[in-house]
Amino acid sequence: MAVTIKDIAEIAQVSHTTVSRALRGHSAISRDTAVRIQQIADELGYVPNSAARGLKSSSSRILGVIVQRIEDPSLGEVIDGIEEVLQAEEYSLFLAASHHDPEREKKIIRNMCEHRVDGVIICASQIDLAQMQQLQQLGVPAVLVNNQAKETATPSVCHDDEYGSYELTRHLLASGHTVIGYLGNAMAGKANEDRLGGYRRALIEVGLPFREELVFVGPNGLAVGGALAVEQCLRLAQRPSALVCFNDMMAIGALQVLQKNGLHVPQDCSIVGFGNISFSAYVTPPLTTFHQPKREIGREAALLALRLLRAGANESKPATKLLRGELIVRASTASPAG
Amino acid sequence: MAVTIKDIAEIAQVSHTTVSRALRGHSAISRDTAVRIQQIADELGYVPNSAARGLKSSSSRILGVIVQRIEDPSLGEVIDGIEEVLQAEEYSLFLAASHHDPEREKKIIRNMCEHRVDGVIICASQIDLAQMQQLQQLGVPAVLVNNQAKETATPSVCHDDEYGSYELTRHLLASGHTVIGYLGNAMAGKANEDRLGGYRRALIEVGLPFREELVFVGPNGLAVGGALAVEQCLRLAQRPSALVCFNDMMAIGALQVLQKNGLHVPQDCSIVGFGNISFSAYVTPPLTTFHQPKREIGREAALLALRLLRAGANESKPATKLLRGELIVRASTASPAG
DNA sequence: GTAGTTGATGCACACGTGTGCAAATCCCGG
DNA sequence: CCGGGATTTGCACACGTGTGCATCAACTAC
Repeated sequence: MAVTIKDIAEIAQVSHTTVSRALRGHSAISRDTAVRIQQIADELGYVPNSAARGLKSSSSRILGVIVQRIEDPSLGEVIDGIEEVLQAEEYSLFLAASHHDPEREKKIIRNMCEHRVDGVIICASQIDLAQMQQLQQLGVPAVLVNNQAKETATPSVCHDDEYGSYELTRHLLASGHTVIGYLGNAMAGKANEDRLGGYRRALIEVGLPFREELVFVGPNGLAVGGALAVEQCLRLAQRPSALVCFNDMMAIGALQVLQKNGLHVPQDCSIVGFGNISFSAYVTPPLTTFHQPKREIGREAALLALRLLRAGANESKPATKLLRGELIVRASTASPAG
Repeated sequence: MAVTIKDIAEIAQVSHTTVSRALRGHSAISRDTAVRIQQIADELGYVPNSAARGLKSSSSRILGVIVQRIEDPSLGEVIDGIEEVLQAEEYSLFLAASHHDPEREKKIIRNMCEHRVDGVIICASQIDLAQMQQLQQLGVPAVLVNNQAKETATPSVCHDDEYGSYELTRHLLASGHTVIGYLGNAMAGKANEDRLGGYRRALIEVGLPFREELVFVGPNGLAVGGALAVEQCLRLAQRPSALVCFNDMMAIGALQVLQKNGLHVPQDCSIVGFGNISFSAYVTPPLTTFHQPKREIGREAALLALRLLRAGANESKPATKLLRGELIVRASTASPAG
């Protein structure tokens, strides 16, 4: 059994109340007793029980984080950013993965409610307004990160994917490309739409047509998804001279297939990714991509969540926070050969 | 305020005791009342408070996981494996990153003790026997994963790095290489020694000398570490025809430097990594490496931790569990040119 | 000396849930 | 009608911590 304040009280010949106050630095305790009690606590190796404390204060100092896959290369840094803020603020982090299973997600949320987390951060899920209201009804402040539902539920932290994709496409256009394809991700929701939208806007802005037949959709956002999508593209008679990919992993998969088919990147086909995951710099050729400030997104989400739970329900809830990254030009893009 | 069993009791016109028993499926409660109470609980949206429950049962159903960096590409899968087991067993996961800071690690452990985690899994840290005893004194069952201290503290789950490195080196020897270098990681402890040891054993086994001047040490296990280590190697008059790298990231960094210097891999220099992180298959050329069963390591660690905390202190504690991966031959290795 | 003030401490209860034991109710056989 | 067992329920306390209020001693001012 662990040491409790009662054990300390008995040794110090005071009531457990005095011990509680002494250890929490209550002003009404004399300096002498406070020091004496602290000393005894240290000697016994006293560790306060947050379960009991949380029971009284009805605050657990725990934040829940829900992701789809923990090993997602674009998520590690986000979680790290969250964790950084929480550790500084003496909060703890509950982590769970839903693996794209809504049933599992419900179980996770339920479990987090049982542990009375003070707030929840949900990453890259498809939370709609109804679910958000449900969460608020449970009394759990929730922050969405890069939420994938069509309607933007708040509060949330998002990366401006539309702008990023627009910039990437403009970069290709500036290099002289006129036939540019898009490799989409069927599993993503809003992110895919936004990135497709930015691509489209850039095209139309310079007077080029948006052609449906140049949009290829992969089954997921992994390398294999990019490979499958680019294979459709290769069957085309008139191939695009550049490809905008949903993310870096798809770009890497596409890159591999292109090279297997004897095409040179960027000479025969330029290619851009999205996200600037650490590996995008290490493929051959290194990938031109759009840097998503992942750690900062995590930090912002954590700060927003903390602000939210501290404000309670009185303050006006902040809306969506939109962060912008920047274009990273590497060697996977060049002017078209012709 | 959340719904409690007392609220339910009032509505159902019974004592809170009956509600508690009914919801937990106690046999002494009549089927009628049980159903009725369950119904009321559902209607009110009752969610049990695990803090209160844990206070009585003195078990939190939480496991703590401590890592160095969350975004470590070789760690994501391990954590995923842990989380998979915990979710199935209805346990929750506390995650914290120590960032190679012993002070921070202590704070984390302290925090986890405050939350009365039922056990701790510590990944890739340098926990020695003394620290392990300290943990046991705190009453927290701890499992070490790929622990980096010289003395192997138990219980732990480890990958057989010595064997892996031995196999990789044998693969190079079998291809005809006779001058093979090793790129080490100064930040790693036991892992670096084991991998160096396996490399050395393979050399000596076939009668080749172990030459200190062919061991190059990078400052960390990242791509930049591999780059810096291989630069030392390039200054050599007689360069090795193959390189065994501490891990995949270092191999990728080394690969890049070699190619920048006009050397072709594998024609001019074969290179092998370690770990089989997902990206090792996507660099050019794809990396020959040793597959570490990361998800399984995570699962084993979680299962071991659960077994441990269920056994209490009565059962004999299991010792180190050693897992072996397998050699993955890709295109970064070939016979030497000469 | 007395009333008022300040400082230090303890009592009793609260948080939400679980449990040993007693009590109440019911059923059944004699 | 009574006794005894089985079934169902409630009382009271426990877990470890925090807090309003009362208590008590010491000190100050008149």
